[in-house]
Amino acid sequence: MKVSDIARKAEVTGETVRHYVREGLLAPERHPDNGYQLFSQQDVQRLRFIQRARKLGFSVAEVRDILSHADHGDSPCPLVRDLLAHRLPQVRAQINELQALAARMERALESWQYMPDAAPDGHSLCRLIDSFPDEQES
Amino acid sequence: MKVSDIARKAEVTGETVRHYVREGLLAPERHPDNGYQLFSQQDVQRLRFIQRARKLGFSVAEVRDILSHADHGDSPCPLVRDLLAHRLPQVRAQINELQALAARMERALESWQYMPDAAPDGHSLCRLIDSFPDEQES
DNA sequence: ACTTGACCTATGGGTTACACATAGGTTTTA
DNA sequence: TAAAACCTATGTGTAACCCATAGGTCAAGT
Repeated sequence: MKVSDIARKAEVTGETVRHYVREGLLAPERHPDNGYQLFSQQDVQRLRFIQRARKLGFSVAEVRDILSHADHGDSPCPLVRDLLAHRLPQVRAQINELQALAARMERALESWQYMPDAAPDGHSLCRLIDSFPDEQES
Repeated sequence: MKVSDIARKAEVTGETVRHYVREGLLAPERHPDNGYQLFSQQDVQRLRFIQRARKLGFSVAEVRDILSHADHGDSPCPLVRDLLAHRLPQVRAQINELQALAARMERALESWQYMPDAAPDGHSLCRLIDSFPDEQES
């Protein structure tokens, strides 16, 4: 099957398929005559695996490592677990950051309901932002 | 004052300062002899404003637009409010996505405590990931 | 006076995971 | 048989910087 066929089966774009091939996550055969990439049913499974892994937060490079382990007959599971245990706190931290951001945005929108749309006066560009606290850790 | 001076005063890196200059958010004078960038006290205020705006979730391009309005004497406040009101739902959506991701990761780590580190067997690459549901909307 | 270290300049490449545009070859279908 | 639909490889763009390079400048210590 060709690029667009496997793309449809795994519900990704053809560009994504080509990207994974370029990155070495997929290694399709080539049609000897026209150089077209030929994907097997195994490749469909593999591509779906990639998508599931991506949804679990693995980067493309990490998925390549995981697949590489599996291709060598090694169990990638310990690696997978390490990566996941390592990334989970980062995801949690990012959630906290975004929640703090959302809180700042909400606070700003709220407080601005009682503020005028003043033109910049040389001392302040826009009080809406000017009046926001400067120092705060993410 | 020079790049590293203003950088220190606003607690950013020199690279960040140069980046904003390249992007047109800061337009320092130039020392006629050596071409060094010369920043004023106003530029410090401006840079702090930029940082506050960034912390409120505005992109660098958006901040440039805001500053451009202010530089023309127009009140940027309506623009600021629009941008913020527009971005807030996106931030909330991103939080939801990440929370769903964290939940998937937690669920995976949890369920894998009872699963063996099997080597790939041709049918499954890593059950930890293989067994994860395929179809679910973000 | 001179060297050293800290700073400056401009330029270009790297990061992430693709999307998109280009130019041209191939296959399928009407 | 010609057009539509698909393929190829290559290169560029995205966001917001960071880092490396090569070379000029400045302040301070010997």
